Amino acid sequence: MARVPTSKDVARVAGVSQSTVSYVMSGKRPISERTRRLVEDAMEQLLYQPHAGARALASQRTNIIAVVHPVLAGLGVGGILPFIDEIAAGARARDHDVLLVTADEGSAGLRRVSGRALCDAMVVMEVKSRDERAAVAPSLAQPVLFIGLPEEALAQGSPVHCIDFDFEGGARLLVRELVASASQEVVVVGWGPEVVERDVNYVPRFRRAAEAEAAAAGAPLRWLEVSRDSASIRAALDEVGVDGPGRSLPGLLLADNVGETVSALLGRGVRPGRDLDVVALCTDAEAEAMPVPVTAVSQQPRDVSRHAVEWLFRLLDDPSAPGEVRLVPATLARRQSVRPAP
Amino acid sequence: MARVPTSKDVARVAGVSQSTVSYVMSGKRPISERTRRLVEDAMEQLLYQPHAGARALASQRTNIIAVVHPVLAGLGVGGILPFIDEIAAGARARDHDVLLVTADEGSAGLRRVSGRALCDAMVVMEVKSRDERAAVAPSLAQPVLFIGLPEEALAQGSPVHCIDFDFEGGARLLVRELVASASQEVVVVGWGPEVVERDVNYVPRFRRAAEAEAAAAGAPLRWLEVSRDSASIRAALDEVGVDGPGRSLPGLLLADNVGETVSALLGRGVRPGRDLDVVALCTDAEAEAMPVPVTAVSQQPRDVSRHAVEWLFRLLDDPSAPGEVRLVPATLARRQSVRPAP
DNA sequence: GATGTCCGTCGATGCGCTTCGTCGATGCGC
DNA sequence: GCGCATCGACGAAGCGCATCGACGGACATC
Repeated sequence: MARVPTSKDVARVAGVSQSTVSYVMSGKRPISERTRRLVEDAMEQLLYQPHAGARALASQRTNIIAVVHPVLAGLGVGGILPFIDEIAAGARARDHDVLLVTADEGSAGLRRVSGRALCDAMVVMEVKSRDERAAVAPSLAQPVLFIGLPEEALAQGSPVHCIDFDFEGGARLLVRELVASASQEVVVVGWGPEVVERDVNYVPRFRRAAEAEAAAAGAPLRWLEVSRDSASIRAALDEVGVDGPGRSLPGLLLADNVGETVSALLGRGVRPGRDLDVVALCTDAEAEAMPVPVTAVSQQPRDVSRHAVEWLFRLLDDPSAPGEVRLVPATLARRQSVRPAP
Repeated sequence: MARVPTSKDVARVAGVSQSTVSYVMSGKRPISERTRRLVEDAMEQLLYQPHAGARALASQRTNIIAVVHPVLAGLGVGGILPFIDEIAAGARARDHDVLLVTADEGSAGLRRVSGRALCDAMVVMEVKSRDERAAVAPSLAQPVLFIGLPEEALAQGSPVHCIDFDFEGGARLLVRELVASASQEVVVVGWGPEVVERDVNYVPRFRRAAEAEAAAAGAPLRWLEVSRDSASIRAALDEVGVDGPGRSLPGLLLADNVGETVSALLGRGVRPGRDLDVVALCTDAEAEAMPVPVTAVSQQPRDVSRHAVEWLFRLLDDPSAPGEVRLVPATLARRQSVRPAP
């Protein structure tokens, strides 16, 4: 069996020393054009690939980014795949790989991955409001970036780095859109108890902002926790009296179950944009794929991830940067689910 | 700044040699109870964690499983998160971690991850019918397991290891269920062109088996390619004349867009299980969350993944095992979307 | 009490790479 | 023509761990 070639083999074939091979790869010292050519030819000929473990051992750099992802993925907003996908792409573009860590290990997972030197930096997804990991992160040797806002991060001078979509701003935009139309009342079809119980940080953030905005506008707001099955959705619509066109219907803010709820409305003969106003928090693709395209705020997972990766690599260069919270601004895309203002 | 403790530090604190520390961790040589205690106490005191890179270098084992996942995840059946999730869980249960490799690197990605010794084994997801990666896999130093069946795997004596859900069997069960009911004709709401173009291997497998089964039963079968937006779904229903209850309606086999299509049917006043027969390929959770619970075959991503991980670790012990194709059997769960046989 | 066996521990070596100090060769100024 | 700076390449020393051979002591055997 042919041995895997090492940099020593490359050096021998190229007729140079092994350290020269290393400098060709890293570019950390000047190499003459002639030598570089020799070495690169030898690499190609041998199909050389540097050994990641050896490199990590010698250089203290793994070229790996760890991503801590929720276990019961699929609950919550939109799904986490676009996040991961975008992070992976950003990492690869910078010659890094992605290590997936499941969140069920909790803060012990962070300690493990950090202590074993499995990565150079970490991204933690689906942060909880009270998240033990936020307390552990600053003590680790690698920079950690949270997607979401744990309580710890809100204190002045907190060393935690956080980024997230501006759920507060999104909530305000959506409520404002409803009250600006004919809606006298706002009903939020919110996340189900199974999501709320998980203490996902953006649920209360969204809720508080929505309620504050409604209060400021003098519009009553009802918040419903609706699970992901059609029975719950039907029950919710019954509860707020959306059982057919006719009487004055409340404005609906769909924070979750967007597609299902719109279908349920149409099934009752109630048409968004004609019989009532509907706005949603969802991706643009979802909003446009519906029978009635829905006026919506997109939480833009890809934008958040892209920004996150960029920031993370900056933190790698300057690990001592102070804690900071960054929000990706919300924008509203108007479609056909809201009636023109009276 | 406190240095990260090494096994040498542990040895010093415990008053033993460094090799003894190593043997305590690996258990590859007998250690007295007393010494083990000393070493474990020292580890705890120092919060010692072995350096993954160093370990990989010395032992030729990374304790990492690479998962190659599709880029445009979310297309296709059900989503790939349950797969990844389950693989990650299985890997962690065996003290391994998961490295995420995006499929857009193609076979070069396999070569890179293999050659750099970034993992001990690999799982490749969303295999194409003609998949260059199947040809590369056998030449790698690490075992590779495909989830899905590339053409190469079907040849006698192929060295490729494959596992997948039995889409053929599932297709047969679903078609049989429809023809056993009152349905004179079968209409398949299949994957949209954007999925078909990606040459995902299970689409033709499912289709061929469905067509063969229908032919055997003497029932005409129409196959529609339907995209993931409500306009396409409506167009498809129009095309096959499902515009309201009344005349004799075909049996519907929903291979994709299950929820949306059922909603669309109800919106037209057509009720599965009353006005026509509907069966679907989807998860049990989806099938049950619908307004009318749907008789369905679940592709059981978690079963497939669990089996895959188990097999993969067996391959790690015996890398010379011959190529093999394994299918996870399909089962049909009857619900309320099919009328009783006449 | 001498011999043999086995158990538990130690020291040394090497995995493949990065990096630091060094040194020869080359080109320049005077 | 000589000295000096500069560029480019080299050699050696680790990085932290696993592993192999060796070895010392405890115990049993005759």
